[in-house]
Amino acid sequence: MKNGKRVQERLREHGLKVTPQRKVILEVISKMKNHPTAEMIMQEIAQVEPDISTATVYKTLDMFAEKGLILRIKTDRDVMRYDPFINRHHHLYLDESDEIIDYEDEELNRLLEQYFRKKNIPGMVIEDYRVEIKAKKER
Amino acid sequence: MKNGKRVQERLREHGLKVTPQRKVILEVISKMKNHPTAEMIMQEIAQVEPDISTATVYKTLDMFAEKGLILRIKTDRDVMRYDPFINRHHHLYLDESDEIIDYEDEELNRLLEQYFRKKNIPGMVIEDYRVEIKAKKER
DNA sequence: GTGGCTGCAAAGCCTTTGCAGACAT
DNA sequence: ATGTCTGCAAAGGCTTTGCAGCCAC
Repeated sequence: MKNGKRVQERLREHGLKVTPQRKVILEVISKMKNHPTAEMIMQEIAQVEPDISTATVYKTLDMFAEKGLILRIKTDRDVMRYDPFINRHHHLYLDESDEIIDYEDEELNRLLEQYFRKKNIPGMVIEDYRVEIKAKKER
Repeated sequence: MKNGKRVQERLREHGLKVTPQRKVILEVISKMKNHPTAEMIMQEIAQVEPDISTATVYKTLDMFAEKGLILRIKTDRDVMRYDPFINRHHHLYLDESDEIIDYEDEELNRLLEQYFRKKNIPGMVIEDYRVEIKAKKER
């Protein structure tokens, strides 16, 4: 029950009521890679607990994103995607395959952190930033 | 007819047939700021040439984006947005107001250019990159 | 001439909504 | 006890599609 517990705590820490549905949803997406769509998430859920409704999944994902448990990912074509990995990281968008790959690099993070610390954008408070990298596979 | 001519050339340069609809659409979006939605674009178009159909606008915007005349902008909530400004620049996303503001800074561009020139991502060819900055207005 | 473009209307699809009943705290 | 969450089904809204006729080249 290690996971179950962790999930429960994470919900509570983020000020969310703990319900069976939320536990399942958070547990499932936490294991998913590749920035799943709502549909992919629902498929996974169906294998654990088939009776969670579409509406609930959508509402819950929204709620999670709002509370910072997951990230909504920007796409320019696709349906919505979600990202259970909330550390600072960047995204490689592969147009050919619709993949979105996490890109982590300490050097890049440092570079940007330094840049944004000393740079001020007048009238703005910067809350977060992320590099979106358009790339294709080498062949 | 200065604009008309420029628009025509831009279409041709990008390998597109020149049609009256495309001329109007490109001319209109080239003047728009604030990363308009398809709807906003259609409203503007309606004032110049009311008989262009929705389908044509969507198809044309897609085509333009594919050929690199404009950018499709990633959003995580919103409808699709388009950006007629295709130089290297970054985006400030203001969640509170749904605004997306262009952010240009030579220093940031240099920093990233340097970084990506020396950094290799195995198996990947980097085609483009852009920083998405989440911010809010200072008050 | 002909391949590509346009317009119309309809379809498609993902996501949201409204509401009544159930549940967590 | 009560404010919140869930599930259902239906609606909503943006975008795409199919197709016939038209146009740019």
